[in-house]
Amino acid sequence: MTTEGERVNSLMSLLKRRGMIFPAFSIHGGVAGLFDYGPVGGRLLRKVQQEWREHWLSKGNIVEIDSPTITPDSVLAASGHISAFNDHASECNACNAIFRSDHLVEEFHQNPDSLSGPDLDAILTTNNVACPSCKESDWLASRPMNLMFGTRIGATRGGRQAYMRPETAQGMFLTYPMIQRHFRNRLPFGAIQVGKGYRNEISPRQGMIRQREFNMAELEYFIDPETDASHDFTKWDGIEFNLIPDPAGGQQNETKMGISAALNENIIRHPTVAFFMAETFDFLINIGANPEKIRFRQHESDEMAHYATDCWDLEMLGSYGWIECVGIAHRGCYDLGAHEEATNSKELRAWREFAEPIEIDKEVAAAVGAVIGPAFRQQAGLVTQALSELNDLPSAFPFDLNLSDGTTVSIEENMVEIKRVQETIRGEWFLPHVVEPAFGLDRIIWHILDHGYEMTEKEGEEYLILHLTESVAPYEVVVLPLFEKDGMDEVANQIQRDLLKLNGIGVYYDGSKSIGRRYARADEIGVPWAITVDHTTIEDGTVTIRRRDDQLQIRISQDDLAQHLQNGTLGSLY
RNA sequence: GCGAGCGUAGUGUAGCGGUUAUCACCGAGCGUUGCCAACGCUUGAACCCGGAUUCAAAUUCCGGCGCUCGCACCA
Repeated sequence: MTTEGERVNSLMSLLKRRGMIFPAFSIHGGVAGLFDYGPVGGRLLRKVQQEWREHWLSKGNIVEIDSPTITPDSVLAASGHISAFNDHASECNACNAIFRSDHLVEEFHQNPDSLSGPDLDAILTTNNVACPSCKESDWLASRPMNLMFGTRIGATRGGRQAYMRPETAQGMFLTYPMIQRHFRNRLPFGAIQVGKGYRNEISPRQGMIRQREFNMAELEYFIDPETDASHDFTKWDGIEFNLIPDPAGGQQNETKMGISAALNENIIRHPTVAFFMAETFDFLINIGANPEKIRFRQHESDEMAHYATDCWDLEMLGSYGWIECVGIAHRGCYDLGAHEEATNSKELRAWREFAEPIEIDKEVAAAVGAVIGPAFRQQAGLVTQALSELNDLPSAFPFDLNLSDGTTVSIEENMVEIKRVQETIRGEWFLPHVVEPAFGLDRIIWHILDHGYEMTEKEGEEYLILHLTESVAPYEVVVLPLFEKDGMDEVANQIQRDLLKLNGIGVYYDGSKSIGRRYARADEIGVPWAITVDHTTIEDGTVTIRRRDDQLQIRISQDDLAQHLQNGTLGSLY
C-alpha cells in the first residue's frame, strides 16, 4: 500500500529520471515555481497543445492568434489586473500572521480595494482592527504584494511600465477587431491562444500545480446575448457529468447529471457555457484523463467576479486531491467594455441587424449656428443640444427651452430651421458577450500523468508504466533490435528512418542493454508500441509489435506496420 | 511571509566530528544470451551555496537558496 505522498514522489522521480519534467535551474540552486520540460516532456507538452488546438479549430468558427507576453500597464489597468493583483498585506506584530489588508478593513470602508497603503494602515489603527488569528491589534505597516512580474519597455532611462501577462486572454480581446473582420462580422466566433502566463506567486507549492511561469490555453468565444444560444447536446446523451452546483441554486451536493438536464433545470445557466463544459470534458477524455476523476464545480455567487453570470471550475482528482484545471466562465461584456471605456475605441462592438428596420420620419428644429452662437455665447452648445433632443416641436415662437444646466432660454423663430429628417436604422452596435474556457495545461498534464501512472510488480520487482494515450504519448513507437548483430541493428535503423517519414509519428531507437530492460524503459515514458527486429525479420521482413498496456505481441509486415501506424489502427490487429 | 522538518551520484538512500563517503537501482562500453529491468567484466557519477568553530566538518553553529508540511496567500 503506497500513500499518496509516496506516489507523488515516485512519479516525480520518474519524470525527472526520464527527462520529462523537472525543477528548472537546479544547478544554480533552483527557483521555486519554475520547471523544465525535458527531451521527453517537451514532446508531451507539444502534443497536448496540439490536441487542444485541433479540438477547437475543428469547430470551424474558431481561429488561433498569438500575442506578446510583455504587456503595457494600461492594458492591465483596463482589464482590472493591476488593482486585482496589487493587493496590500498586513502582518500582525504579535503573531506574525499575514492577511490581505483590504479584507481586514472591509467593514470600515466601502471600497477597500481602492485604498493606498497608508490609508489602509490608518483604518487598521483608528478602528483597532483585531487580528483574526490572535485577537491582538498590533499591525506592521502594510506592504504591496504585486503578483505580476513587472518590467520596463525601453532599454534606457524612462520607458514605459509593463508586466508579463498574467493570462493570455487580453490578447483575444485586443485583437477582437481583426478577428471580427476575419469572420465577416458574423457572430458567434472564437479565438484561441496557447502560451505562457506569469504570476509571481508568494509561495508556489504542490509541485507543478502552482507555478510562476506556466502554460495556458484560453478560448474566448464571442456571442450575441440576444440571439438564441441553443446547442445540439445529443452527442452527450447518456453521459453523466459530476456536478457540484452553487448551493444558492438549491442543489446542495455533488450530483451526476446529463448536460442537457443540468441546463433544463437551470443548474447550468447558459447553453453556451454548457456546450463548452461538455466539449472540455471530451477534450480531456481524448488525451487520456479518467472521466471518474473529473468534476465541475460551480462558483458560488460571492466567489464569482462581479461581472460573471455563471462560472464553473473543472477539477481533476489526483495525488493532491481535487485541483482546478479549467475555468469556464460567462464573462458578460466586461472585458470588451473595459477596454472600450479605457480607450474610447469604437472597434470592440458587433453589429446587430434589426429584424425590421426602424424607419424615422420626423420634423426637427435644427439650430442655426450663425444666430445661436452670437445670441447665447457659452451656452450655445447646450442650446444646440437641447434643441436636438426636443421631441415635440413648438407650435409657436418664441418658446422656452430648458437647458441641461437648469436654466431656461427663449428661442426665436430665426434661431431654428424646421427640417424633415428621414432615415432608416437597420441595426445597432453592441458589446458581444464572452464565454471563456481557460485551461492550465501544466495542471492537466500533471493529471494525465497521474491518472496514467501505474505502480505494479513484475517478478517481485517494482515495475512502472505510464499509460498515456497515443494522442499525447511523447513517442508513438520505439524500434528495438533484439541484438545489435547479424544485421538486426541495420534493419532496425532503417525501420526507424522509414517510420520517421510518416506524418506526426515520433520514433526512437534503443539498442542498449537487454530487450526486457528496453521494454521497461519504454513503458516508463508511456510509449504505446514497441517494434522488435529479430532473426525472422532478417528472413521475411516481418517485425513483432508489443502493446504497452498488456505486453501482447503480434507479428506483421513492415508495410502493414507503416499503414496502421499512420492511421492509428494498430490496436485493431489485436 | 511565519513556524517545523529536510537537502549526500541520474534516482532512492547509508553515514551524523577523523572512512578511499555505503548500498541498490541507473547510465556507458565489451562479452554471453532466440523477446520482457538476465548474467559476467570494465567503467561513469554525489556531500545545495557561503561563512564560522575545530588539528580535522557531509556530520556542529550562523546566513542564504531550495524542497515538504502547517498557517497565511493564491486558483
